[in-house]
Amino acid sequence: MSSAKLPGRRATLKDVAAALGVSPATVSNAYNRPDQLSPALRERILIAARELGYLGPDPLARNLRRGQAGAIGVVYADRLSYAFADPAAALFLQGVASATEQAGLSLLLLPTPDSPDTVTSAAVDGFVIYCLPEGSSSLQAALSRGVPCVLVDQLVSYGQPAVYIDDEGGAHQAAQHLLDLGHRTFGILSLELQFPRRRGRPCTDREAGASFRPPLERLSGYRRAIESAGLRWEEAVQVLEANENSPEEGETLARELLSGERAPTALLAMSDQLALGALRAAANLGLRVPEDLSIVGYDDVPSAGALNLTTVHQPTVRKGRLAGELLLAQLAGETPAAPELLPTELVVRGTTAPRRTVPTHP
Amino acid sequence: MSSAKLPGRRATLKDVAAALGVSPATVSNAYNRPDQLSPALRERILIAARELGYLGPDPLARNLRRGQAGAIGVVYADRLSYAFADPAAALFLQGVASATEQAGLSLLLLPTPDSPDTVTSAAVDGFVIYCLPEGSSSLQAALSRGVPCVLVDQLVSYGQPAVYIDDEGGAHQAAQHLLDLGHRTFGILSLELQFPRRRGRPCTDREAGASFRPPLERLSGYRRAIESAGLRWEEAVQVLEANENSPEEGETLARELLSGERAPTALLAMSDQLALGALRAAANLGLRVPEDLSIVGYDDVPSAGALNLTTVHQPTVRKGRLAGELLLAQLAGETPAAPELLPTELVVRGTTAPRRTVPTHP
DNA sequence: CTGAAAGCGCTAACAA
DNA sequence: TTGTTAGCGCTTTCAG
Repeated sequence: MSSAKLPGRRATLKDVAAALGVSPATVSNAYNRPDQLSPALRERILIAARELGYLGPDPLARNLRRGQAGAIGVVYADRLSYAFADPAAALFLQGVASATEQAGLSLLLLPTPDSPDTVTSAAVDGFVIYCLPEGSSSLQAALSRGVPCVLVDQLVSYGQPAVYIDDEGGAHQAAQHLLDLGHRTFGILSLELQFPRRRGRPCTDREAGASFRPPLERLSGYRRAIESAGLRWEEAVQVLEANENSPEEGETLARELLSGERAPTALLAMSDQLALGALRAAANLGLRVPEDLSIVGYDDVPSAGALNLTTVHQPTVRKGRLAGELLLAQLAGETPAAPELLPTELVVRGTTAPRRTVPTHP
Repeated sequence: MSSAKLPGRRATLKDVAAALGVSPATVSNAYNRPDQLSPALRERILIAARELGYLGPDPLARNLRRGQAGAIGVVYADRLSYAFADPAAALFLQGVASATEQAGLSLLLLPTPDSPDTVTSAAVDGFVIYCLPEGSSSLQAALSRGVPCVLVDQLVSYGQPAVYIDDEGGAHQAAQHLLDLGHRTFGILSLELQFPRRRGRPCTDREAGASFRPPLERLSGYRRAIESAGLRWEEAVQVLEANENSPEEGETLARELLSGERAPTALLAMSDQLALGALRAAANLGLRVPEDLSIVGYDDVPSAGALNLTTVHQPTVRKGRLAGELLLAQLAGETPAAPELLPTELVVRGTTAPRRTVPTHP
């Protein structure tokens, strides 16, 4: 009747065994392999356990013994709380989760990208590495762990399985669309190219020393389209680099571009979040979209549809699922296939229109 | 020079110690407490480790030894991949993450609510339990783990710290708003009341045996407002229960309500996701919102603003953060305060308007 | 069907 | 500054 929790420490499997005069192995079996012992004995064991306050096998000890953690780690370029605020990151995680949950694995989301220690000591069977700054210590730490890794949207693959998006192609489509509509001056709202972050006009070396693949590829897609149209990049384009992927930041940057002397007639944003901010900036400046200003986003997150934003679709959920599947394949001992390049596609909605011909003289 | 990875098994700390003729503790210190040994020796150890292919202390063994996992677990009412698709869940997780990341803890997201085994063997120092069906085995498993738990939006608190939302009050405000606008017939798009799920009109016993707190509270808030206005619930209201919280489901249910004989003039949706579907159904049926039909959502997720949806705001991020903080407090040995009830507030936007007076005879 | 033995790899007292 | 000791709590052959 009385739960005999004699000592201060918590009861262990051994205590239960001792109390019943059976071996620890038998108690273990009662929990892990019910078929390995008689129902009667099992019942007795479970009852004794309850009375002793034994709560079942300790997961930490079990993990050590079994040599596996039952979880896969996800390392992301930003603070974890930010990952949930970024719709594109949420879609990606949704994809990863859809793969891992089928295998019964949990997802261990690491709190921040700038604590290699957390990476070093995370109890995981593998890592999905998403957009880490090239050369960062967390990236290094994950790769050195000796567990399978999958790299997503990274510049370098370090011989690991990797998933890529055709960002260059998507950006090219976006810029080409605007060129086809007659636009000749562009503002680019760029995601952070380099780590550590800095807001402002990126100088050339900042591009050369870029830490992130997506903005680099997108920039070069934009450039290819614009230069192929016979325009000179420096004259036709103004680039501003965000120090955060948020609507607020997009609004700030767009306002700066749009209220300057050489205000562009079209904006290329490297994310829908930035584009959303640009939309607000335009509204605040009294510019009508798309009549006065065309805007193209990137990612095609769910709210882009609601906002009727012309944008570049990337298969973000699929990207995540693929990453998860590649990791599972490695865990299963399969040799993974070559890196995958997923397609992008321009989705024309309501924020782009032909450039209005402005009378040169009033 | 040659990396001497002699045996098949991976090198351990002990191997490094043996190779150098030092004690395991010293090697351990080289990694965990650099100040406890001379830089020179530490350097030698690190070099030897590299040569032996030793990758640093095994997290699993370290966890066991230290008796802590460095992660907090989150159990959610649905498949994990769904949590990322539900904007409200993402906001909640954002809040939890913002609390735990400051403590340097990772978030272990469990793959599905219907696998108590995963809960039982998750390597975590505590659980945030979010909207689990009352009486579910996962809930039971988490509470039996003997680690701190925080319950969020649960019917029963089991003596644990808990966080609640004033759902009854929020729902009351929503219904009152519609009543004030002259509406007298209502359709309610309900979240699942009971587990297992079932779509359709909930009978009374389904409400009595409800597994989830939010829909129950919201229903009773709606009811209080409507009956206080002197209307008879059964006559004024049609309730349809969703079997999933998605726009698609909302669209299906709304269509059913709106194309029936006694089509209501106003819809109360228990989530913005369902309301979004209702908006689509209205559009498909040629109903103008808000002229022909008023719609109120619930949650106030980011896209509600973009869609100009009248809805009930709940402080979802704060709810998550609070849950995280309560868990951290327990982990720190503090005795947590009484359960918290967070406020809700109606946000009137563009999807509600006075009931149009319809000519009774043509 | 049950038990004995042998660690999994590490860390934290404490001792030297 | 470094080493010794003693497990953390469990699982898994393998014998009986």
